[in-house]
Amino acid sequence: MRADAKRNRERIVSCALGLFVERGPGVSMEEIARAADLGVGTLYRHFPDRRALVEEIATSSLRCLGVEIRKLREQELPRWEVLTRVVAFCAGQPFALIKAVADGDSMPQERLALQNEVDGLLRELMQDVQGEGSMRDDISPVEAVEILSTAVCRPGAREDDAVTRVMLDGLRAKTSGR
Amino acid sequence: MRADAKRNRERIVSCALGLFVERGPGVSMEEIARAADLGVGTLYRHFPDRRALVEEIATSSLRCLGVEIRKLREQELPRWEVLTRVVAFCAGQPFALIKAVADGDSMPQERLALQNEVDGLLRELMQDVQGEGSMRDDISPVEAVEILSTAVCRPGAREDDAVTRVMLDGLRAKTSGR
Amino acid sequence: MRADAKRNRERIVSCALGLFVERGPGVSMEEIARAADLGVGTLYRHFPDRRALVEEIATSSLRCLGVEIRKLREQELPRWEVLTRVVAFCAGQPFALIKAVADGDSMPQERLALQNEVDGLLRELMQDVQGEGSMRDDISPVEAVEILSTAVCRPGAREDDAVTRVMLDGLRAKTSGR
Amino acid sequence: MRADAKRNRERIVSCALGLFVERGPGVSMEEIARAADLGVGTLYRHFPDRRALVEEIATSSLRCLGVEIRKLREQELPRWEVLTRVVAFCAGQPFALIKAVADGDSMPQERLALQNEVDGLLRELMQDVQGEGSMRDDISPVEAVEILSTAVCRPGAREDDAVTRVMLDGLRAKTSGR
DNA sequence: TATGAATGAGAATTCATTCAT
DNA sequence: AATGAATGAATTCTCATTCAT
Repeated sequence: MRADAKRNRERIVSCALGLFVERGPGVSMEEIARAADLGVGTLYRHFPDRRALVEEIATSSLRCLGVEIRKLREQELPRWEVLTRVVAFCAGQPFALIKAVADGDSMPQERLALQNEVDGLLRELMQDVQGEGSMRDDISPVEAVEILSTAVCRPGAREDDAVTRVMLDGLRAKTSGR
Repeated sequence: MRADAKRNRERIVSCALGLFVERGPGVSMEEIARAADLGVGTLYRHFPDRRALVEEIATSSLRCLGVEIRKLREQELPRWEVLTRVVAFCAGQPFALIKAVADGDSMPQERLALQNEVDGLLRELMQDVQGEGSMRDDISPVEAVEILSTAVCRPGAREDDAVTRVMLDGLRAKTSGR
Repeated sequence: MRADAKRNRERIVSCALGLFVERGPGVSMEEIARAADLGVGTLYRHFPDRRALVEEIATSSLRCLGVEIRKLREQELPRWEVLTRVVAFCAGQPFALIKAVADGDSMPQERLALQNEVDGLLRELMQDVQGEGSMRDDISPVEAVEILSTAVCRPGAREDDAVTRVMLDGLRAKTSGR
Repeated sequence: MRADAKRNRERIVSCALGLFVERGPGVSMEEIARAADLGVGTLYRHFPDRRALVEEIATSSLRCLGVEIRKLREQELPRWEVLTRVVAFCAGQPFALIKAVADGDSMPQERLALQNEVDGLLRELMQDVQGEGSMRDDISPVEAVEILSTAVCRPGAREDDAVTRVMLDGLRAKTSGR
């Protein structure tokens, strides 16, 4: 029964995310439940209210991103390459949507913590990239994070689209060539 | 009373825009009316429904942008400079919000036309910039438009913030130096 | 200026009646004003509220009917013939609509008086018809009035349509032949 | 809970019909819900909008009438007697109201079909009655239907009131006596 | 525990009526 | 006196959330 419940919970989260991506943040709880092939009641058993569901989606995305960054930075690669792969990972995630859905709510504790953690990881990475000399240094790590999140938080962002490429090029140290 | 009515209409539009900027697209008609210090009825006299109000905001923004682009391109300036100023103008406008608010509605005729017109103006400008040799040429004008709209359609976009600067740098022809 | 005002008032009444006939009792005051080519304000100058306008329409119709009945009964005709002509007159008036529009409001003094007066006239006529022997006498004058008003208060009532004819036949004294 | 829901649905329909009969077609959804001792939401769960509720009332009435006609015509009775009983049945139903409430809406498919079916049944019955020689034959079956529906679609119609009796008498073949 | 029916506060919209010009 | 802009109460409808089964 525990397994069942867990599977239900996961189905809810993934269906909700899917619907949000497809149809925007206005999807109703009823629709989410239907998509997960469950009654609303079950949905509410797993998530006390809409905000909790949205929160789960947002935090689990952040968690994944954190894991990914940690994994990539362990590898023996130029830091610029690591950065590139982080960007590629992000471009494949619907962060734009997640942001839109979760916005307006003043961030709750857990998400704030995660957010800070991921921001920290990214800032460190940026510092390392600058340390390596492959990123221009008239941009602070914090700004660099903002830039990349702009590139990556667009509806149909892809790692190899013009926007992402130009952003990365703009960040690249002049001496590195293009 | 014609003057009064016009003033009211303008107050509605600017209050609505303000509220949308401050609190997102979910603001209720009642709140907009209250902010404009008018009854809901008056709001509905000026705009038959919510969509019409949103439409007015979106199209009038597009119209202003069109006017601005035309004005700037008449001037005797390097095209890159013109581009820079267009970006500066856009960064001061809440296009992000306008996009968010007006999205989802299948664009009505007038807005579509305006959109196309402005897109055309921007594409032409991009071509001229490339013709002048100041923008890299492995990016199509259409992509360049997308890039700049990404830079500029962010909540607190400013012409001189890091995101905008990096985007422009990324677009700049290698030979132009940074 | 008196002439003008009178003309306006009449135009309002006739336009209102026209719209009610065409589109039912739900027509708005604004529409009525527009149809009469006047502002709502003017409409309200003539009629303090919607009910007053409706009342005017209803009472003026009743008044006309009263006049018509009095006129017809003066003539040297068999009473059955008079009855027939009254029915013909009514069938040409939108009494069905007038009833529908004015319903729900507990009848105000003036209309009540008129209603009673017309009812009285009709009852007298019925008695005369029965006195003449041309109408069956197992029906009371009051019932006869109800019957004829049923025949005549239908959306597209005409004096020579099947419903009206059958009603009259049903009222006719057996001995009169059909 | 299926049973409960069904009971609620029925309560809604009957309360709505009751209110429409009592107070006319203007009754609000809120009032209907209150009368059924339910929240508006429940009302809307059962009927997606006002029109759907009205439609249910209208079609279910038509359906009952259809069933009744079929039942009566199976019986070994003079056709005139069948007609009389159909009229009696109708006089007990608030068809006048149903008509008023459902009018204006361009009839949807289902109701149109039912309407045609019932009209067909009535026309056949009229033909049979004429075949039997008990109804005058200078009136077409279609007209006869209109006549009876006039008799029966009045606010307080009763099978034995003067209007109904006179209508039937008017329809009766001369030779049948009264 | 899962279900989906019920709830009701809140959003959009309409329209009779008032009022400034 | 005429106009039509402004008002806001009332109405329809939606959807997050609760609760009986």
